[in-house]
Amino acid sequence: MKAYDFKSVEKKWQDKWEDAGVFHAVDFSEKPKFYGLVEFPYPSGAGMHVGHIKAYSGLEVVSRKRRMQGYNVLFPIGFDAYGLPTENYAIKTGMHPRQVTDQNIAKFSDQLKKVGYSFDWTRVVDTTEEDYYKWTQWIFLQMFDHGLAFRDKTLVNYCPSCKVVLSNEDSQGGKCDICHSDVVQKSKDVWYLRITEYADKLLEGLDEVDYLPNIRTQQINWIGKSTGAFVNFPVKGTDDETLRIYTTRPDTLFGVTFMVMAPEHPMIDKYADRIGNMDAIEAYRKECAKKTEFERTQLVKDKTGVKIDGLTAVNPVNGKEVPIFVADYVMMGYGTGAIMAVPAHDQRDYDFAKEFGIDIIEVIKGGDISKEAYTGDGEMVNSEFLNGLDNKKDSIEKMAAWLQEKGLGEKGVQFKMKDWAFNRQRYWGEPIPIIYCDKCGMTHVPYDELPLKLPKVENFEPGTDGESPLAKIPEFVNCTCPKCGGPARRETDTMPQWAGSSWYFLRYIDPHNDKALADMDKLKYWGQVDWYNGGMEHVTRHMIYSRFWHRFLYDIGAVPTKEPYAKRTAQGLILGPDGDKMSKSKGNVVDPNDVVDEFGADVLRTYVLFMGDYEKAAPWSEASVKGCKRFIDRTYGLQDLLTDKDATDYSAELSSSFHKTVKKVSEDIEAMKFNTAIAALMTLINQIYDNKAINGAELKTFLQLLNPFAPHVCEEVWEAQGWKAEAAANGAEADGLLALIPWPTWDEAKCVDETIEIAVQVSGKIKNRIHVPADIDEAGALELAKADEKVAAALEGKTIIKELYVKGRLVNIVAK
RNA sequence: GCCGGUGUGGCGGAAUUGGCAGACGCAAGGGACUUAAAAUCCCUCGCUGGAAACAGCGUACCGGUUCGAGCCCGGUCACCGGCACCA
Repeated sequence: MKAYDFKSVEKKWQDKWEDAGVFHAVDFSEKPKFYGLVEFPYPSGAGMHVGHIKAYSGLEVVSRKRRMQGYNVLFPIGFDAYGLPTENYAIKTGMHPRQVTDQNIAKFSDQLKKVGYSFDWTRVVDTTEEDYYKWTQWIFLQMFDHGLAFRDKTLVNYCPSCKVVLSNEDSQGGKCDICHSDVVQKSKDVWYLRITEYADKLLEGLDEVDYLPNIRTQQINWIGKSTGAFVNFPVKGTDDETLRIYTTRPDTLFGVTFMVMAPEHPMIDKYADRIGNMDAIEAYRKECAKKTEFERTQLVKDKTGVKIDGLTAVNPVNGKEVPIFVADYVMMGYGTGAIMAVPAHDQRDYDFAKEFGIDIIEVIKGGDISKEAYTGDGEMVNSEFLNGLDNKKDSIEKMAAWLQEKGLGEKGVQFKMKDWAFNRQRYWGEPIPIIYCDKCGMTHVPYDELPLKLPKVENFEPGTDGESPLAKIPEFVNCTCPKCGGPARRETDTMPQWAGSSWYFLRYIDPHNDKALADMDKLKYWGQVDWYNGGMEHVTRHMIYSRFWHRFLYDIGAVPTKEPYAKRTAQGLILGPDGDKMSKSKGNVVDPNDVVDEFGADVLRTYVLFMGDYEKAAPWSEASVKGCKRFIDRTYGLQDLLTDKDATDYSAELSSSFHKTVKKVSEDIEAMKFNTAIAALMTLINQIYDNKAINGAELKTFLQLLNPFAPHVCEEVWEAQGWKAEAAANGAEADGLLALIPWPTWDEAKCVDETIEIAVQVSGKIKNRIHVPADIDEAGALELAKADEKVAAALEGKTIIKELYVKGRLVNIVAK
């Protein structure tokens, strides 16, 4: 047999699959459906990364297996092409982002096809195409019309000299990265999507989907729901003002010894003229505004703040007057921006109280508050009507009820998740189709005029004034108001990178529809994504965003299911050969193209799945790639061992091995244990080579099992043996291509050997291994075990206390 | 600090979830073929002692439960990921 020439063979089969259209999903097919989804790539200039290969190869194997099992499979691909890297590359090279994107998509498509993935290339989506982003804009406007998209002022890092908004990274040490002048916190108008309104729905939805536990936990933590109470503290020195706070610990209300407001709290400005030390407070606020998030978290231990002169709070439960402080350990963005401080039972309040010499009153027994705050549970003390109660069991409820009854507060819920800041001052994104009219106010582009096209211009560099590049294009900015027909201006910011990817899985179902984002009957046919695989880095971004959009679309009747993804898994990273994360700067990046050129697509696909546990990170090893290369070559070489080509059943020598391997590979693929599935096939091929013969029935099964992993070599051998023609003659689909030949089945009864080897222990220590009939019973096994020489020697002179037989595994004789 | 995860040969990793630790692959060493190299094939390969049969030890560390623990329980250490003054 000639050596296996993967180069010509792989290309040949990729062309044949495409010509036969074997991977095209069929709408409304009678077969059961399977929708497998992988995260579509951002088509960067660097081309594909081996990480993409690992991410895609997992569901590729599942999808190929499903087709062989008779499913109508939708396994699509597309491109998430809006984004900053493309725009920056375009600015650097003088090319247009459109041109860069088209080039990169062509490159990615070519690379993906060379790996032989069974994507349905007739359903490709590109988020930057007009007939795609038309619907991204449509969804945004639906949210706008339902009050979920809104503008609000918020605090951002701002350089007054450069007139730009800066990220935290660009304003370290409170200095502008560009001009080194002091950065201030400034409130600025920003577009938000009201994702917080969906926080509970996103949380509840997790109960009806099958996500890996760590994915589920991360989402729950990200949403960060807490239950507690809002309490209103009357403020002395004001006109009937109350300071509203949120607490998860209403049980500790009797322990309040001071209050804290965030530096940005509005009450400070409202009563500025009654505050005796406003200068000191202003100075403190300025200090805080200069601090970056980074500095704030670095200084966790050192509590700072200023006491407000002239305002005090009254604890509503006991009428006690307590001081109010301004301190930056309280954030404006969570709860009400003010807290009640209970130093005895909160470490942060404790640190602050120690710093400022404030009283610490214990209300829960169990700790030593002279040393640190006690955050555990216990019996209530110093708490009047709560005394003697268990804080957790009774007093939280009792206090909440009491507050409610007296009208001093009420139960409440808070989330860590914030609303989604949705606009970017950049060119390469979906234009936000909002119009500002002096007469009519804020309105939007009519639905039937979508898409609002991104103007094709030469100059798309961002301005120095923090304005979007689109603001510099009068033909874009100036428009007529759709309501009154008068002159109006367009919103010039664009949507963030995460917009287009929040609904792309719906577009695959009906990619060319110009009446709706997708046809409802097709949406109902395909239903949820059955299995979605991607990276952990998207669990708290893309996964949250897209679940939010999908749930909104469900609520307005645009999609038939609440949750988009029935099942979500994640692959582990591929590290560089040095064990570090792959990065250009470290020079440890492996290019999948090089691997395809040198070893072939089958080897690449097999290796990324064989290299380790699919869900864990593993370093790349060139040497190990060669091991997979040998395996593929040996598969091709099986033809030399073919003896009884027309055999219809497995040979006696290999029968149980084949049944066992069919079972193992079938089950392991479902459990994403690709590494052990491949190992089982390697074990089997070693056994075949030892046996020096394989019959036709066995070779067929071997090729079927390996096909999802290494489809090119399998199709090639299948065809070379003439089974393609044979299958076609028997009416098999798509001209007898292995890709659609039915998946093999196994017979549980034939998975067992006639004799098995079991271990014999004496008092838990292995003494020998004996061969026994597979169907032996306990008495028989014990008898044979005791008859063994070594075992008998070990038992010599001892009394047997206990005898155990674990079926098919071992015998343990406990003796003294 | 909080949440989640991991720790097994020289390396990547297996181990039917309490039942023969180290499957499979790599690397290494020895041999065959070859003028030679590559490729291929055969043998060895957890550690210690021994020529060998064999014996002892061994799944991060300490302890426990059990006839039996990589797996379960209690404690400790290390590393990775996420969140982080969230009241």
